[in-house]
Amino acid sequence: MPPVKKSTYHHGDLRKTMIEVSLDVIDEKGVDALNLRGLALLAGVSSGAPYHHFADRAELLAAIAEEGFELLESAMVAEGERETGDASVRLAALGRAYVMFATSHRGHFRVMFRGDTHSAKDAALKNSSDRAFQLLCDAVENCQIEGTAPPGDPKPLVVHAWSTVHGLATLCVDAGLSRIGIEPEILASMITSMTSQMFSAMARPQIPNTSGLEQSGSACCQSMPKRPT
Amino acid sequence: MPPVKKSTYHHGDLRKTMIEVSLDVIDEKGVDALNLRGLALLAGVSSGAPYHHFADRAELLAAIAEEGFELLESAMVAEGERETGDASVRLAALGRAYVMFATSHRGHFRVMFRGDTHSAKDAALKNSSDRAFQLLCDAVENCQIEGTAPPGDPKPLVVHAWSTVHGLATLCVDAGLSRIGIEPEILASMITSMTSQMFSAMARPQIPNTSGLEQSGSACCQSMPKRPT
DNA sequence: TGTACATCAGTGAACGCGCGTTCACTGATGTAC
DNA sequence: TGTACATCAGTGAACGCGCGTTCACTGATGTAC
Repeated sequence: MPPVKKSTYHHGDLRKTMIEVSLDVIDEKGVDALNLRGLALLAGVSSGAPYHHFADRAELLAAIAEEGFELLESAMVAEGERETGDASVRLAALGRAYVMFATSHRGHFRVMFRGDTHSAKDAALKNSSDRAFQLLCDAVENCQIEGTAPPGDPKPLVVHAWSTVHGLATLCVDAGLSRIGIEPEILASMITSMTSQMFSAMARPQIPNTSGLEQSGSACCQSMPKRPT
Repeated sequence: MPPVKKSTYHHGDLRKTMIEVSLDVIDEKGVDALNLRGLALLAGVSSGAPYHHFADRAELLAAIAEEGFELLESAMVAEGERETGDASVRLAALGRAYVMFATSHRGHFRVMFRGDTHSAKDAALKNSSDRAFQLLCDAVENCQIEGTAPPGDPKPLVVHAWSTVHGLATLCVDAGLSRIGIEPEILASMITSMTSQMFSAMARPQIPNTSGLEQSGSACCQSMPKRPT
């Protein structure tokens, strides 16, 4: 085996490198600045090379999003498993993982929640996002079973939980927080305490009594994707 | 005065029309689909005409964002003034206005919170967004004065409030909610109840005791823009 | 162990479209006199 | 009230770059024999 040679004809793992380089560019200049020619140049290959790995630009974006959802799922699973207590504590851990993921994977997060990333055709991307989302649904329903979340249609609760962490994550990623002088150093402790507070507030039983949604009577998370058994 | 003539040489108010047409395109195809040539065609003028009103594409986007922040401010002021009770009730009204604005002005909202819209040069845009943001800061501080929000650094409270409504607004606008079967018809009542619950939960005095932020001791909203007096 | 061959993953030149932007020119409108 | 002129806001042709994408070709690698 020869020593690591920088300039071999074959790249090694161009697919992986393209994604890495893309994330760098997104971090620095945003998703709009992504272009395959420029990325190929950064990856050290010619402009045609990426087409052996991605059919087109959209497929690269979809691959980044898919990887992101898989990383998010892993992070949520790992953080949830660290909490062995109440289901509500576990739910807060998922929320914490969500926000922490967004801040530590800004490039992924931006692509994942970009409207035009998700084409109806891409089943793999849909599956990966469904799995991550299902973790949240399950955690909310477990809170209901455990009695730490109000019974009934879990949809409003899921929306509440998701929008809470998604808003914080979005503001963190888009630097919306810098304008009010939030230092990155204090962000971590802030995320932890805020997600816990938000979710514990959500779990208070008085919520459904004022939600105005009981009368909808729809089935429990009927449209939620289910994990394969 | 001749009857309204469809094809006069002078358009009338091309600037306004360009913005309107842009919002239609954003609604249908997203911000990425905006291009000045196509917009000019839709507005019924030649491709060079818009340049008498906007120096370039970025200036058009900035104009849309600025108009959006002005509309948002108006909506928040109007909704806040309808509530004459507690400061905390007024804060919830602002949150409701924020989410309702996002759902009824999707195009504006998308441009307003797009990372690349805000260039440091555009003072008018910065002013309009600062004013809207200041409404939220003032409302939070009024809750503190009134005693319905915990004392101390208001920053975490402002972040909490903002991220809550921003997350819900983002999910509404990006159709993230459709995947869990939230019907548009029930969204309105949901927004009202959720923002109220979220903000009343936020205002509970136990929050700062667990926020892990007291020790930061930073000045109250020191970086927040102040309204001109 | 060497040779032939298939296959994979590169190169780099080229094509061509879309679109931002410019520019000389022109029709409409307002105003001074 | 008409005329001259300035100015504003259009036209539409053209320029040119950026970039997605293609394609014939080629170097590297793996495998059968």
